[in-house]
Amino acid sequence: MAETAASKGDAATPRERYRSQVRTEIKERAWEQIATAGASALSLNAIARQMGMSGPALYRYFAGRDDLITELIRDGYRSLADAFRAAADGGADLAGLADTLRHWALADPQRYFLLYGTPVPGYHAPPDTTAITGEIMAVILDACAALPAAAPDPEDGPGAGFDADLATNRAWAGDHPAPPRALRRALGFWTRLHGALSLELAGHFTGMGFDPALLYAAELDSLRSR
Amino acid sequence: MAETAASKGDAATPRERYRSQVRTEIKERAWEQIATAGASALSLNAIARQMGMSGPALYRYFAGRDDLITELIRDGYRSLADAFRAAADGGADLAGLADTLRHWALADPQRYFLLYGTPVPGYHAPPDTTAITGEIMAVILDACAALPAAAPDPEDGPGAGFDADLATNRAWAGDHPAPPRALRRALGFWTRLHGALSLELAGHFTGMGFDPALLYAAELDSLRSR
DNA sequence: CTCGCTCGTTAGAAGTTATAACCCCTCGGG
DNA sequence: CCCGAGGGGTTATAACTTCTAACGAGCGAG
Repeated sequence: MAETAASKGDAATPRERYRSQVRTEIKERAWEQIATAGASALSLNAIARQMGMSGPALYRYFAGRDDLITELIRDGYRSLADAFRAAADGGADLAGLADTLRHWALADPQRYFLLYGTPVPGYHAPPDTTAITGEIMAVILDACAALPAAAPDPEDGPGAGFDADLATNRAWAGDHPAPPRALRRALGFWTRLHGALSLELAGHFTGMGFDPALLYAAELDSLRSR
Repeated sequence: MAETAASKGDAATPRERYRSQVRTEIKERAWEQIATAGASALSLNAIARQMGMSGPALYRYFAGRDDLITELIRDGYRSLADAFRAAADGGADLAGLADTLRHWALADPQRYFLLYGTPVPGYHAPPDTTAITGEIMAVILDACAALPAAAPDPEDGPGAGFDADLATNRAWAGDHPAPPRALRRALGFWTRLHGALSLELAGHFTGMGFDPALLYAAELDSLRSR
């Protein structure tokens, strides 16, 4: 029964080649639909119609709507991880990573929200996506460790307490040798930029007048000192 | 034809009393459904079934699904604004506001995401919700203005550039007399806490080990200095 | 007391996801 | 070269959804 194979990259048999080709076309249509109408409006029927085939044919390629979305989420993380890695390989520092993140998000806001937006209560990410997020976090941690050390903050402030927590709970950083302070900066990179970016993408700043890019830059700069 | 009235609070005629009573019960069921299955799974039919009446009867009370959701969003903002105002009236400072925000969000994560989560591409908030968000922002601005002034940051840094932008584009703050630095802190309060909170609520921290409350506290503390 | 309006009903159209059954044709092993 | 197994696509169907239309019954205002 031929190896289950499946790596879409190289296809041994012509059947598998055709199969993976159709799969990627389905996903392309899905991305178009998500970009214009959001993930909640993604319709398998509409995709099939666009591809000139009718309804249930798609179930040969994806187990269902959820399965397709899961695949799209995986591809989304993969895309972001690749962008980060390419930037890092190009010599980007933390500011460069912030830039690539913003451009990556602005290029397709709904893709960003598919990864970091409202969660579906029932949904649980498949274990292999956490591997990709770990890859992303590793790049951020590298950039944070390369930054000059920040001024120490008060001995008994909330920052110190959080550092102590991070000193013991650092499994999420893999075996990265960054000090707790760098771990905290990496988390700050994530949460602060996500805060500014997601509110901008969601349109909560429209009509307020100020430049979201400046706010983003200021938030990024805030990581330098703390 | 009796005044259009409608203020659900006091009902003149028994008909209007009954009507607003049914409306609020519909919204209660809707909130339950949203809390358990998310806003995208909200079903008018299911609500009608739960209330013992069949399908299209709900269209007497709401123009459609979107209209109901819009109403829920309005109520959500109203709820948050009331919580903030109550905290401020109780003498809460910026840290107190952060606490009420976190508890309000943790009490019903899907309600938080309904307001600040993934936006629906077509949807535009009705103008009266911006009035409520302005009310919320006013409370935050008051707390920010009451805080001791932070240390000045570098003359030509991103912070200074953003302050200059805020000095001219401050219409969103209404006629609040806060200096640009306080405006920036208010935006930081919003974006940084939203960043930490939304990622926590979305479950992106689960399995990472550290305590999200400590991260939240550290982010709040970061506003003191910058 | 009566007429009108509101409320709730059922029926139906146009969507959706998803399963089942069927058919054709390609592809690969003999 | 041939032929059968299975992959790919089809239609039919079920069970949903939102939402419109037409109809009946009862409450309440005048």
